[in-house]
Amino acid sequence: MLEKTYQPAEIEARIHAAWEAADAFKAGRPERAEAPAYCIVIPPPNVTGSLHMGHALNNTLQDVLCRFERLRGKDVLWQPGTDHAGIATQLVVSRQLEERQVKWREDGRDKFLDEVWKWKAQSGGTIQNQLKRLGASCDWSRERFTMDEGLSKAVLKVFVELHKAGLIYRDKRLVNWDPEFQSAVSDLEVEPREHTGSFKWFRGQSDKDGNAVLFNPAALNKVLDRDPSGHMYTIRYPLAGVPYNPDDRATYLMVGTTRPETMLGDTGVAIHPENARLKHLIGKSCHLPLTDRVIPIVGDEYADPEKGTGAVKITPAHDFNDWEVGKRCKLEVRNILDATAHLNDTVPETYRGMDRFEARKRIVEDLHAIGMLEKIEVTTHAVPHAQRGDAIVEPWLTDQWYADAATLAKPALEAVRKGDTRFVPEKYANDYFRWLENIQPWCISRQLWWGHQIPAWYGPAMLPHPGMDPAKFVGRFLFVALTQEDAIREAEAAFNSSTLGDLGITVQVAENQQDAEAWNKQHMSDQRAVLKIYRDPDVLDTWFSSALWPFSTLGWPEQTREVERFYPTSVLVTGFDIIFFWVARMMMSGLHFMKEVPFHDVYIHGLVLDEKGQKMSKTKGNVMDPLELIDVLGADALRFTLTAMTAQGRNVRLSKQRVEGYRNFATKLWNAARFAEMNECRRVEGFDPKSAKETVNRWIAGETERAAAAVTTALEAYKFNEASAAIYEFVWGTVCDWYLELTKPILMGGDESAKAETRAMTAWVLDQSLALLHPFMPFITEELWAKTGEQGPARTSLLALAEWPRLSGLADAAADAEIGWVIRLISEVRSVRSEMNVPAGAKVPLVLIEASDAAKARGGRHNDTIVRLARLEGITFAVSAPPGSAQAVIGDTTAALALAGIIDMAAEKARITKEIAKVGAEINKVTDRLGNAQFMARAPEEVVEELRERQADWESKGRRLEAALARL
RNA sequence: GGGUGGUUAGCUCAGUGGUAGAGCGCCUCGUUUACACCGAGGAUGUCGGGGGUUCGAAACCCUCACCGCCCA
Repeated sequence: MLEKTYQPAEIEARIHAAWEAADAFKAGRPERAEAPAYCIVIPPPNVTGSLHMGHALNNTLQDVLCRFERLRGKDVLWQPGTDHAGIATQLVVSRQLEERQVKWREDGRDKFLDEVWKWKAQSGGTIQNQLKRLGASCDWSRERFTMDEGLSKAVLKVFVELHKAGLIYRDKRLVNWDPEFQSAVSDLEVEPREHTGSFKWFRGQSDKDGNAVLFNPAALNKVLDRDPSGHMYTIRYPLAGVPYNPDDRATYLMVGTTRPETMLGDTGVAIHPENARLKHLIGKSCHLPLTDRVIPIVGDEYADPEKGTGAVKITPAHDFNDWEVGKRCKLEVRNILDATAHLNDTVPETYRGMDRFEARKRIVEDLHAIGMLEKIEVTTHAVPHAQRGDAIVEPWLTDQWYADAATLAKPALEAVRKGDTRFVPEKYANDYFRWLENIQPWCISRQLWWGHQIPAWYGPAMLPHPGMDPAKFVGRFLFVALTQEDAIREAEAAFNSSTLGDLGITVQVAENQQDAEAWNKQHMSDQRAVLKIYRDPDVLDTWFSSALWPFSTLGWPEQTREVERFYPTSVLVTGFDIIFFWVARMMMSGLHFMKEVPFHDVYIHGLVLDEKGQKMSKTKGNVMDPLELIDVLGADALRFTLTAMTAQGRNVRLSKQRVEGYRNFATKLWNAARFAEMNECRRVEGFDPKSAKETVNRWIAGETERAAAAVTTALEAYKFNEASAAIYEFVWGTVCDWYLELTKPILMGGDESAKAETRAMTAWVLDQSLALLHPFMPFITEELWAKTGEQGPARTSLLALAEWPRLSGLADAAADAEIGWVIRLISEVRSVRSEMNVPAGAKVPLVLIEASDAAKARGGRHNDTIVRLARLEGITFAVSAPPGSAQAVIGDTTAALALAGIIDMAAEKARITKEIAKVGAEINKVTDRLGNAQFMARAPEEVVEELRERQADWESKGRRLEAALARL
């Protein structure tokens, strides 16, 4: 006997163990060898992460699809795994070490990496277990990690081959530099955030009494200590060759900046060529204050005459726009910062070694001291912050590795244009196009320690390597190879093939650049020299390895059975924030190396927000923990909530109340099964729903077919909300509310064959419901599948591996009409009783007035059911209503509740009058349209026909109501 | 500034040209032999404003307002 309520906590772990024991989620099950393949690769979560609501949504949707397709008989591979998440993981571990006062940078790379692996061993695996609690039906035996040996091999191969093809190269460009990490970060990992300052001052400022307001550097410093950004500083640059006169506007230029310290890297001032006021200065030059430098004034359209002073200081090494201006105007590039954003040796001695924000304060103070500070205004401007770690990012000039994204993007664009890969919802394709069409070279190197180290070795600076583009890399030999041994071989071949003939050079590998250079300097001219090369210390962007995920996890570069069978994958399920980071890059690498798209569909879902529509964040404290909800309400309830709320292109606003509602749904199903159990509704071997004789059974068979079709169609179209609504409405609204109630008289009656048929049908309907609901609520359905399998024919498999309902030919129009009539009759009677305040317990005689033979037959056939559900004393037939009756109209039947003395006749009159008015309004609406010549001429025939039927129905109802009123 | 999504019941949201819907909440009634995590019944809408297309618009077009997101 089932318990009275469903207790998810007691069941979930046991069910999960049963799935694992049966290898239910394993791809390549022998009995499905001939079945079509279906594959999803999981968006790999951070190996040391833990499950948040976004993961819960993302993985629930994937699981719904995988379970659906598994039930449909496909050979499903849901490929799980985790990502090493370079920046995030290194940040966590380095912060842990810093808390313990460990100077990890000094202790060196190997020791640090030991710590990271330790952390991975300790906290890795957490999220996998959490995904299992959610019910994720991944093939856990195939779990992969981006730093696994196999996946690392794939990364190296891809790097070496792309380099060989000229699609990876080294270049010197501006990057977003995180001075805390001391690494380049991607544009996509930079978050512009608005800052607004609070300090104001201008030259010649006076207070309300007319006294001069002195510039107060201490006050400014205090403001800047809180936030170094948020001010616009206007600075005077005196013109060269003209004696500076502070009172003569013609002897200096004014420029504005929010980062005054960058002036030390200025190499020009730009003015718009059509700036009437200032264009005469183009070609002249000016003094750069605080330095002894004179910098040119150039003409460039970047300087908007309408904005600020019309003149713009240009710092090519520290601003992306200025970099472009510098290139156009051939300005010098002066890098003034070191890797930690301290000023370097290119600046005047006073400022050397100063932190950028200290320098900002000092420079403002010094500019004021020499009379070159014009004003300080409060402004709001976007400051680039690192998404991970929050440091303010600096545009910085460095040598990095780049992938030629523009070239790789071409096939990726074409594939989506052709429809080889399809975005769902389609609108996301536009974002994809826009981004790929304007794509910049992809900076793939990171100055981190945790990640795939770049397989490039540098030799001494001697001769340019043949075949190497000198513009791309000057000064050192470069060897890109799969292994160190290959690199050594290549280096020896290169050194010994110089124009000097075979020099007998032997090559070894040094620990680092310093060692190699020191050694080579000393031994360069040795006879039969031993020279040293060293490996590039940088690692690859994490997304470089993620880009290979759809084939590296399947075993590539080996030509495995899985690559053969499961590539291209069926669908990728992810959030829109990841289209550029990941989807686009998988498309590029997939097409380049596999010559086929990595997936046919890309389903993009929304974010999970809190009930107020706010993003969940730890700082806001509005985070809902999926595991807590699972503990209290069950994984099934959480999953159903997430799918029910996933409408295409919309975010999910999650509230606990909603989850509770679906927990209730689980209990409802549980109790339906309990009811079936109590009534001995056992499954019958070979039961064919088509064979049912009882009208109510023929009706529910048709309803089941409709529900199965609705769920199937919705899931095929990724309409998760529609699919879950269809099964919810079927289980609760159709089966529980009506079918189980309508059949109670049969189950309790004496007609043994009807009883047997109804029992078998109930068990069958329940079985179909379990299968249809399984993708959404795997635990409770699997549990009930087992419980209901204890009797009747033995189950041949777990529900997870059972068959999806494929129903046809079960619809029966006559049964639908008859049961529809019964349901409407019961509903009408209940409604009238309630409105007329008939006591709920009172059994009332029902009289059907002037009933047709068909209605009489129906009333007779379903007498027990109607009596029971409408709480009647009995059903009789008459030509006219007994006096003092309340009446209702159901189609062509008028039902009278003979309640003389119980009901208030005035109230009944009022009720029917109101009803007549309502019907009258409907009749008018329909009649007006039918009377409209334009409508009649132009509307399609079926619409007109339908309207005519509606008109007839309403008119008939109106006449019956009028008659009922007349009888009162 | 450019792009893009939204505005429908008290709340959260479905609804792609033909009778305005769901869940929750609310009100009334009810422990009738699965379920009070329940059952029965009920109330609630100028579908953001304006204009247009159409026989017909919540839906299509234009425009305005407000809110959100992405990009610069």
